Amino acid sequence: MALDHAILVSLLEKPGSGYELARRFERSIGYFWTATHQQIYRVLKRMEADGWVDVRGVPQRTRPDKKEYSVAAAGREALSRWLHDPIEPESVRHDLAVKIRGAAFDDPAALVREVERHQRMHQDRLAHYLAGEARDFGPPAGATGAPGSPVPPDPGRELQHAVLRGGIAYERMMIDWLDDVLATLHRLAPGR
Amino acid sequence: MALDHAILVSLLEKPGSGYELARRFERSIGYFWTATHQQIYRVLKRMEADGWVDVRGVPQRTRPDKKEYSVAAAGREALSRWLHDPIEPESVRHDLAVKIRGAAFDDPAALVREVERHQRMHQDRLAHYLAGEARDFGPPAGATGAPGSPVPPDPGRELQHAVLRGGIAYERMMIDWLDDVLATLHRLAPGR
DNA sequence: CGTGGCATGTAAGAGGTTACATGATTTC
DNA sequence: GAAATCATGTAACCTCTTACATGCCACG
Repeated sequence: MALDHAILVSLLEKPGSGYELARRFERSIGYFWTATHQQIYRVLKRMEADGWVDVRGVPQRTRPDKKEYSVAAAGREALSRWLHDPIEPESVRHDLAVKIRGAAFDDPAALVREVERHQRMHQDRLAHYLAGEARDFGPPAGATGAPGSPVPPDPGRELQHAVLRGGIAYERMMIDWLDDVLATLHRLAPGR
Repeated sequence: MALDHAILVSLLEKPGSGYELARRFERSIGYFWTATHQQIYRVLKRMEADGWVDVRGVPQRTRPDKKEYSVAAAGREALSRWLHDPIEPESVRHDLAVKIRGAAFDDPAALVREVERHQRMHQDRLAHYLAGEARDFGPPAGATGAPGSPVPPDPGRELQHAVLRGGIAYERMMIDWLDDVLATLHRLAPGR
């Protein structure tokens, strides 16, 4: 149900077309929410009908025309209401954990490859996040900036960084845990 | 799509009724997969029709009769096929992260209470997991067992423990990250 | 002249949530 | 006598995924 609100937040950060939103959901927003373009177009159409977003046709020379969406007053209010509503912590769905428990009834050694594959994907994502952090949130510490010129903090930027740090912490935790799982699997099937 | 397989794994660990499965999904299996009784009954019926599970009516004295499900050969094969199929890492859905980024366009201070509430829920879950670990997987280390009597490792038990350790690592990571988020929010709205 | 990116959609089907429904027994 | 637990289900609705569909432009 929060796809609506995720789109509103993204449009507040920067107005854009359905296509652009879909690309953002593959990147930064995808760290904590996924959506395909089909979902996004459907929700945009509904929110437009409800007056939550405004549309503006943008003709383009070399590329197909697009519709630029921005958040209307009603959308801002809807977002604000949702922000003040308590939400339940999200339900978890870890296919890999099902597989790990299932391995007891199959070949544990065969799972090693799959776990290693997942670990590699998490390592890739971690590298991607860290690169994004370095790019968007500047030099990590002890920077070469002139002392005595503190940059005024931008709340949006700070909060985006905090969310990204969550993604980084998640990937690190997963990599460590999968190390643990691999060690357990090797203990159970030492002949490898 | 993995609900089928999660149910098969659970039934392999121990046969039981739809009601019992629903309770397990509130507890141990719920660490990595959630399902309501409605979903479970629907899937059990379908798997029974497909010959993946066997049913046995169990009359009970003081309580309503129940149907005890167990995994049939075809179900075991289906599970094995799925275990050998590579799967994609699960897509993430973090409502709270949407809220955190949305707070830039609303009152960041108002989010503090919500984040604290979530942190408390994660602390409760962590305590619950740790209690379960102590109960089911024995004394943590340096136990009082007689030396020289190594217990033969039970693969199912070891793998269940590994999955539980993943849940514990996840909750610890979330608690730490929410500390980070709270510090960021306080930095942005110091008048609190 | 084919591949990939930009840009928007429809439709079918699977999966998940919420509400409704029943009925016995045990516990407070 | 009310509430909680055991036990099973139906129905409606919403959401999400997957496949299909179109068309232009840029690049090699």
